[in-house]
Amino acid sequence: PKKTKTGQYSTAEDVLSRLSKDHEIIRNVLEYRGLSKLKSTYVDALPDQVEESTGRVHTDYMQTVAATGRLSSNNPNLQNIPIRTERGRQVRKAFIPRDKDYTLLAADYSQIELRIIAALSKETTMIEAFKNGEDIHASTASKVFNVPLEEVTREQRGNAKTVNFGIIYGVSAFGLSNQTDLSRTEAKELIETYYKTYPKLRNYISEQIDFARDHGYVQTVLGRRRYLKDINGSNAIVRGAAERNAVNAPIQGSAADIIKIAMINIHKKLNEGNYKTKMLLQVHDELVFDVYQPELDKLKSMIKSEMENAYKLDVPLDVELGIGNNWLEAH
DNA sequence: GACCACGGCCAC
DNA sequence: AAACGTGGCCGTGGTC
Repeated sequence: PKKTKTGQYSTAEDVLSRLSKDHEIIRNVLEYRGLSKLKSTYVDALPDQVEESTGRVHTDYMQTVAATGRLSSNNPNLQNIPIRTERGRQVRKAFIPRDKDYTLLAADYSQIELRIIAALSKETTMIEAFKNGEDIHASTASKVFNVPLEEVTREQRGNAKTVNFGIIYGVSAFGLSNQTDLSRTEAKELIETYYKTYPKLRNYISEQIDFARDHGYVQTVLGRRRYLKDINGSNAIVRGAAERNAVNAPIQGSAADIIKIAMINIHKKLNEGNYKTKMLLQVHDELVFDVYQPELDKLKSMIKSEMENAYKLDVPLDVELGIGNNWLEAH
């Protein structure tokens, strides 16, 4: 059985999930874990952190913690509010506008990291898919599984999605097979086919690693550096991790650069226009606003435009807007 | 009571 | 042999 780094038997979710079909108690344990996570981290903790003077929770954003240039959020962390499970979504519903004259607006970059890797690698097949407004995961599935777009199955799209994300993180055949229903061999073949579909992606990844070996760092579109002291190390495991950092950091960090530019420009416009609307939250590829209703129409287009045009790439950036009486509805 | 390591798990 | 990036918070078990 799988062990943790200290030699204990792992009871991590992915391990227990594989056992859950055999034993009812495993399902019960997972159910209990899910509920107690939500209760302890959110339902019990957040009300305790409401600021007396404002009646709201106020996070602190840290600018110099994440190695890639992302913000981080603490006390409380408002960048990890649940959304994936139905019960988790009930927590997100608790985030509401200031009063009835206001509404929440959530503005999300669509697939920003994949767009960045497409642009930086100059992978024309992927760039074209984005230019044509295609569903990138379905489009990828159609190409790697060699079927017409309209015949892509759910499973094929899901596997293509996993690879698209995995590429950004430096996934291996082992990791991909663990995360999908694919065997090791199938996973290896899928990754090979993926790189045949998007050949310049493989070149780009090699070039990033070579650059890091030569210079000791990699950088984002704005020149933010991440130094990688282990990139030429003798320990293959540590070196492998540094190589994945060399690929991931410019992607994740460039996305952080871009949304920060958008935030600065939007903040400036909200100030100069004397708007009542406030920018509340940043969640890596999303901005959340408490919008004064009479300002909504004007600000929707301003925010979308500022975000989509914050930084020019050879790939269009796309921002999706959502409006609601709570943060869940706004998504 | 403060701090720590660990295992686990929430988000993007 | 290891095996997918970036964070923060929780409870447990432990030390000081």
